[in-house]
Amino acid sequence: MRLSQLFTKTRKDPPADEVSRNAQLLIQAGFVNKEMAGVYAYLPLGLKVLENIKRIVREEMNLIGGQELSMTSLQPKETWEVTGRWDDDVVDVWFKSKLKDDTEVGFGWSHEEAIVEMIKQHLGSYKDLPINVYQFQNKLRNELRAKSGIMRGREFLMKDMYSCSTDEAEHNKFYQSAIEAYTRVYKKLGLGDDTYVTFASGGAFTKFSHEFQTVCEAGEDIIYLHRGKNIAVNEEVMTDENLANLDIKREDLEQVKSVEVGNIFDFGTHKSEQMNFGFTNESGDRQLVHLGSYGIGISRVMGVIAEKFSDKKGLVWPENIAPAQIYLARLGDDQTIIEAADKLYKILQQAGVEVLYDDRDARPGQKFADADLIGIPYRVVVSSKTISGEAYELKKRTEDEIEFVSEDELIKKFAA
RNA sequence: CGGGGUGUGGCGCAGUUGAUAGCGCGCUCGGUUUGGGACCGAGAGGUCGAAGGUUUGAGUCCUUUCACCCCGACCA
Repeated sequence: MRLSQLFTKTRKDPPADEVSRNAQLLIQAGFVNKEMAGVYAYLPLGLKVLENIKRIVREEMNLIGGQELSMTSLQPKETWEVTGRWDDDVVDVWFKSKLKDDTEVGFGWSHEEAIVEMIKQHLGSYKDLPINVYQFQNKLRNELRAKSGIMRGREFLMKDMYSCSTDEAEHNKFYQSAIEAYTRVYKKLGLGDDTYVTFASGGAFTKFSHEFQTVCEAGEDIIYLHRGKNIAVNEEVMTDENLANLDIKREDLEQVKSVEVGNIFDFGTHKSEQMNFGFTNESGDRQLVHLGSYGIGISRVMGVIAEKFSDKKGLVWPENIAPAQIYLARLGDDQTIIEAADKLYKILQQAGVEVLYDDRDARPGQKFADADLIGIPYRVVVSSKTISGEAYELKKRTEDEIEFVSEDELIKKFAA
């Protein structure tokens, strides 16, 4: 991408109406645009990051047998009345509207009921199970108060997966594989060291659910870490009884603020019973489906990463999800420099390297400042110096030292 | 939803006891520049969130309303 053609611009100052670091930086660098409180549009750079996060999640979900699909935002009232969750007193985040003929519809804040209704149409026999499906979907939630930039909005992108198993044993096996897949996801996202499998409230169905909590000062949750066991306990279930069951001593725990970046649930057969979601088993009898639910807040993860990986100069994207690998800065506008930079840009592109090419007629200081603000992992400079020295300048976003590398070395380092 | 705060060119802000709406950044044009957000000159751009009211006269006073931010509550 040539920066001269990118329609978004960076700003010198963060917006005055944002306090959260993630929103300030993402708006300042041109990744997102605020449409209204808690509602953000993703611009070209931001969308790249979002897609990179999705790619990592998708790979892992496919690996454990997930099938991707896409449900709808518009949902019928009847589906939710079955479980009592159409009621605003039960679910207080509904956005609701009406069709022209006064039929009531809701906007999906979750897709649990909808998925069950859909799978019912395709499930008859135990031979059809297990079924594991997932999607990336915008969730719409009428939150009383939006806050923390893209970390808690009224419209946000979520990966939600649902597992349908014949029995508890089959469910547990998948549930365990999901925990492992999630662990790999957060590791690939660069959050591995700070993300803990956390015991949290299981609601009405099971003793615990498992949350994935990332240590982060901007978070809204309080968890207690057990670094030795690499697990954590959510404040909401910190009882002596629970600690005893988990074989954890209170004095070994460390209290931290964190953000819930994922949550997995065992529904048992509770919801299946409510919704009459069953199949015919080997004996020819009707049996209820054992359900599980597995979420990852994709856009929230992006906010957490912006929040955690940044410095005074701007964003610092992990290589796996950065909108580009190289920020190619052309210093000067002599014909020879332009030609050399254009050529390198083309060569890198052909080698499959994602490059953000700063071909603008701007001063060096501005280009360096933007490179830092946008947070591309590596910066390559083409200037009169590099031409006479016959080597390009390479600098890592996280380091101050500059190294000089040849074209071949660049390609070797960055080509996939 | 309770409490507090803020709305003035694209962005960040100033605007006194009510009297022709300003500054910085950004933008356009010309020139000089070019290794950490350049400089000089000339320009463009605003029904002051909205509606109503008081007044000879309202960005400024009054009423209503909307939006945004913060704290709290809420977050199966």
